[in-house]
Amino acid sequence: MTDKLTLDEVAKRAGVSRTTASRVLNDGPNVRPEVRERVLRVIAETGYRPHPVAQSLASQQSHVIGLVLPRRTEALFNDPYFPRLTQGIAQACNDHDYTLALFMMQCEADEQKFYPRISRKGLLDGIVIQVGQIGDDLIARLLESDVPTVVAGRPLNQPNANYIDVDNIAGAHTAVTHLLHLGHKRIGAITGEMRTTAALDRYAGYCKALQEHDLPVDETLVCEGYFTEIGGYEAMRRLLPHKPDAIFSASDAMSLGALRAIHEAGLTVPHDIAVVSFDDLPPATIARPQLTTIHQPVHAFGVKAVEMLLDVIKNGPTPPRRVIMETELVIRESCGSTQSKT
Amino acid sequence: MTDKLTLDEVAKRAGVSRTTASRVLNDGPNVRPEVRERVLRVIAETGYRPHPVAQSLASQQSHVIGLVLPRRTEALFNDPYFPRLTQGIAQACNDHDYTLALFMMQCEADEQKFYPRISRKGLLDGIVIQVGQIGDDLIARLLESDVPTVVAGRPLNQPNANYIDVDNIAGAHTAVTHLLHLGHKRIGAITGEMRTTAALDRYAGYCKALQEHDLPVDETLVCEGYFTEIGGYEAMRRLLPHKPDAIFSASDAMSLGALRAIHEAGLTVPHDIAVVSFDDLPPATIARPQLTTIHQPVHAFGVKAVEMLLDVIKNGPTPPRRVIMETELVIRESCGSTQSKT
DNA sequence: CACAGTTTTGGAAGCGCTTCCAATCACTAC
DNA sequence: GTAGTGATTGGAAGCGCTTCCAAAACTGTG
Repeated sequence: MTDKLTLDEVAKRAGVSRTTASRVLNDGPNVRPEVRERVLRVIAETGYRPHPVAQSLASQQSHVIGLVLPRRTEALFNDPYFPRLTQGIAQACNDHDYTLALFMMQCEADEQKFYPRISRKGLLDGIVIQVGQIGDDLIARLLESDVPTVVAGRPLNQPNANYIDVDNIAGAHTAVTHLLHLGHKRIGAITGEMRTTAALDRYAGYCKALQEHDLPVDETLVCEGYFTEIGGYEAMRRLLPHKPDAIFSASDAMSLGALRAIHEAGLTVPHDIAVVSFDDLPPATIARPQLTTIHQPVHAFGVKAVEMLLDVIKNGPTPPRRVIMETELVIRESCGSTQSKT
Repeated sequence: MTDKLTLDEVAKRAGVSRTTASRVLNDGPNVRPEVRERVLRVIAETGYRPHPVAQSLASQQSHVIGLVLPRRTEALFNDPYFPRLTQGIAQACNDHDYTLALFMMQCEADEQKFYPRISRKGLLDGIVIQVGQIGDDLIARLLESDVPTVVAGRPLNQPNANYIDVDNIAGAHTAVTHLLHLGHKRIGAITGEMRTTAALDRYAGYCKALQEHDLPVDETLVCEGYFTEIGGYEAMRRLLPHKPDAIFSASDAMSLGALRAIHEAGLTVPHDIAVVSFDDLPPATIARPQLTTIHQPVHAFGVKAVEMLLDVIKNGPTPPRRVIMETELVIRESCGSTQSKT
């Protein structure tokens, strides 16, 4: 017991070679049942546990994957989205016996510092990286390295990237179509930062729905927010003078702000202005009125991202994987309808 | 270039031994400047980066620390507190060139699975663990293992634990004293789960302030919530019939719910009921009226936790470290006073 | 009972690095 | 010119595991 407890020691006590002990440890074949039994007993008795780092070095895989959140995303950690996503990813890691390493870049310096560490094969078996703003080249650089990578969210101009995303266009389209079916004509949009593909895609879905109903996209009814409560509030204040009769807001957090601005203006939702949102995270049910919103399966999204990554790790990067997850309209109170019209 | 790029290879190209190359890599002493220069050039030219796992194995330290969030805490990931804390911890890790591994337990099974992995020296150089509910024995077990550990939050009955906490008692005391100075007599409390030391301590501060003003603690004015918006809402609904003229709510998220319940009852804040909160996270400024609240330095808390841990790693566990961080009353609108009375 | 074929086993070579220690070297002081 | 000093260097032994490969021990067959 006083000796360092290594596999050698276990093997010695069980009267076998280290090789055999290793086989038992890894459920390898070609070990006589009674021998396996004996080794197992020694392991149990001594409480031996293998040294994970030694295993990593010898087997050339660490069983660790990294979650990389580019800078600026971190500001969004206020949004319940990232915590939820992280939870899904963590869960999947547990379930598959992987350890999760978290890389939150807070500034450019972090990025410089991280890149060597994560792109070097060894520490990480693979990476899930959240898309950041358009123009970030971290993803591109990562894809050049030989570390298996899955992008969460649609990256721009990365034909070979493995990525997973929700169907933002379809989701926004459904949301706005719902408003149109309810008879709204002057539908405004609070878009979220246009430097993200999520905002762009949701905006595209908004435009598509309007066009299908032969309505023009009125630029004065479109306002960019910052995916936060304040962002939604400020955007809504700028939109109010243009008298929209409905609003499509690209995130629940922004919707909260929008509601606040609307109430401050003495108007009520959904009577004066209907609101349809995107996310279906806790703010949606906390808001008064509760938000009709596009549900996106954030937790499942995280789980799936990890599973994709493990697939890439196991079976190589070709062909590139694409997964688009469906969203769903959840009818609550902020549109005045309690029945889906689609 | 086609060869695997190891330190051996670098050494060979620079015409030195691997030992010397290693010295250069680690800024070791006793290398002639010109030799160092030469090795450095080869490293730059080849883009060599050391294999972190090999370094860990040889040096017996991984430069990885773990953040452990016990189960049930994960439910609180909706609260902005944990994301913020995580951010602080991540930041500090970056700054000190440590990698952060995240262990979020979602169920008991996770706990069983994690324990062997994290308590085994090797993967982790140390652990920051968030206190969970009273009765969780994970912390106790972890403290028995020889992995350096710092507890975030006050653990119960762990005399030797290194821990860091905010001064919850003093904070709550300040909050309630503020209400008392404003002339309130029937001050209610929404406490948060009493199975956490944070809730217990804040409640203790509440009681202490009342007692100092010779007021009894009226049990009908105290209600346990769940540290969420809904929790605060429900607690407030139960409190309203007892006609409090002020409320001390143990978290901003709960305060949001309390405000909602108060407004639904047709009362206004601060006119009919004053509210003082705890946390000073984003909900505090989003709320209408904005919350007068006890600011706790969450980010700095995370940073400090990591720094304590690094200290323990470096200098050993004795003597046990204790850090209590100060809180601060932030006066906003929900108490009717725009001036501090303390 | 010998032989080919299959399991089971252990020796030994790594994985890529750190670090102890002894050897070498360049000086200074005598 | 030589012993003594400290700075520099490299050989070699690990760190604790996996895995290749050859040897040993079985199995069944003719």
